[in-house]
Amino acid sequence: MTEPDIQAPAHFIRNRIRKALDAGQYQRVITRFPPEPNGYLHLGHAKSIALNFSMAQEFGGYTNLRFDDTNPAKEEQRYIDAIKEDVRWLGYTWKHECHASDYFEQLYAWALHLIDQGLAYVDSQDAETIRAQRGTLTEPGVESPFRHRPPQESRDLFERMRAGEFPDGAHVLRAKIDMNAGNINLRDPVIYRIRHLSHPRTGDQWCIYPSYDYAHGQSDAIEHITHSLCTLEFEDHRPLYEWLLNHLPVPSHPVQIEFSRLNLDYTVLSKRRLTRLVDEGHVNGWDDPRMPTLAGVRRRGFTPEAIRAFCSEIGVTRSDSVIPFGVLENALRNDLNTRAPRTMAVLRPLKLILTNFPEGETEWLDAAIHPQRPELGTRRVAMTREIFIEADDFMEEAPKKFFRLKPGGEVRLRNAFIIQCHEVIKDEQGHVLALHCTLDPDTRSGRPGADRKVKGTIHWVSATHSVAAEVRLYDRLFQVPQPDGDKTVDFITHINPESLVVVADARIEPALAEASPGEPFQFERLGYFTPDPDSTPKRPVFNRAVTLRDTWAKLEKQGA
RNA sequence: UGGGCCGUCGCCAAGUGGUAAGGCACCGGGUUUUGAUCCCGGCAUUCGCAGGUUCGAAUCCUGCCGGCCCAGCCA
Repeated sequence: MTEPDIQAPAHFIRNRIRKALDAGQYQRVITRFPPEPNGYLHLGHAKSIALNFSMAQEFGGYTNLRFDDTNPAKEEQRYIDAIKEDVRWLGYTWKHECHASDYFEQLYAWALHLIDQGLAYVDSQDAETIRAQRGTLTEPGVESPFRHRPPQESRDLFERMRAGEFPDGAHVLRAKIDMNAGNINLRDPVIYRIRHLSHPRTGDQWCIYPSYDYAHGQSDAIEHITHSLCTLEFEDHRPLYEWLLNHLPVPSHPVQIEFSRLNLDYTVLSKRRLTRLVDEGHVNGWDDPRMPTLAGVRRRGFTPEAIRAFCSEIGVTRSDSVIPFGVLENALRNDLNTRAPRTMAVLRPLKLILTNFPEGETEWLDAAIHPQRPELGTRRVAMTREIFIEADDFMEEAPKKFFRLKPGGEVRLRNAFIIQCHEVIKDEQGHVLALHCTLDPDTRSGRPGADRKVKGTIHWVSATHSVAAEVRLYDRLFQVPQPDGDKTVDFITHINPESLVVVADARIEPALAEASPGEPFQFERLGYFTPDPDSTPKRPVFNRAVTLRDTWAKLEKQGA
């Protein structure tokens, strides 16, 4: 994609860049999207991706995809692969694929530089001691006894750390800044630690690894990133980011700008929690359609266009916010309404026999693929004596505002005839088994009599010319707006037990069986659906991405 | 009681001294063979609160109040 999706709304980062650009501070914008490959990308990342790529596109630059792979304890190649797939799917093309690990040699050389300048030292205390010396939020830290170790000694130790002479935790390299700083990140932060671990990319080449704080800014500088956009929690790290750039002979000096992260209600957007959902089996993997991961929403039937529009709609600010999940759903409806082919599917079939329709015959009707876009053409729909309608569309004792089928009542069959219900067939328990109706042949779609008005229109499929399908209905994964709002309650307890409802015996138009995963369809009056990867022509499986807006359901709810 | 940040309509969010954009939600009405879509209309005398500066403030100053982040050899 090359053009911004919608006219770009103003936000502080765009304004700030434009101002600096106008002032001639730089000519183009180079950004980076820097995920750690320790999990799958989620909607929060989408916000960051959209921001980073759109700023670069808008201001004549480009964006690098950079893996922040400084902690081999957590990172895996499969995540790297998944992340690339997700960014591509979202519709963005990065200029260079980079890895912090590509810079390990340079970062190491710069660490030596800091040591030689007396700006870093090897601390030989254990983690607990260092933690205790860091002080608290209100008390300053105390200096390590190794803080004034001669640079030569630190250099020697650091070189031997790299050479693998020490076990994990024996020593760390610390920046020498200020143990009294109010900002705890400046109290001699650890910038290298020993980890005898194999790295997904560098293998066993290294046994010391730089910290995020040490690697990130320098990586930005190496890539000549102009704007390092990140979320608010890194704000306190900016002084450290600056300190390192100012004390190292880096080739450029990027600026870090923070924005607030995305929060959605009824879900969680933190890799830690998403990882738990997967690891503990509360969902069926990272791409479970209930997950707010890009892989999950993709499988569910969300489109990249809708997600990009959503990211644009919610804006970019520094204030904490929680976006209703419905805003995302709405972005999907807006996108799919304009282009999803229409089709009829019955989720909970109720047999309906048209007593005045000849047995064994089929009448072919034309139905619009998209009522608002006639240029998309029509499809053929089979009408037979026995059809299925949605069980919800019939009520034996209906309230006056119920516009669908009731005994003696009339309703229009979508794309077909007006029918009237004459008899309700029940079993001994009183369950409705079938309906006997007659159709009014003059009201066939396209005929003059078709303009006769009835209050309701319902969808249907032929009993013989439809195929069985499994349909998976998804609802919010959590029952409360802020599952992680109360720190004393495990968010897992808020999982919605009905977040997935499987309908095993739905009926769909036959052509649907051939559709591919990701192809969007509107099941008229029901919502937007797409085939799941589990789907086969013999056993079609559809996921419901989102329902249609349902004013009737809302009225019912209000009445109840 | 340390450091950093945020507070404009129910939810987002423009606005940076000149008299409150827009979206979502919501409420009315119209069109409709999807109770969908679409269309029309309504929806902050007020910008966390209190003072102050000014002809004039959401925008500047002061003081409060409320919320978020930080004490990983995670990112």
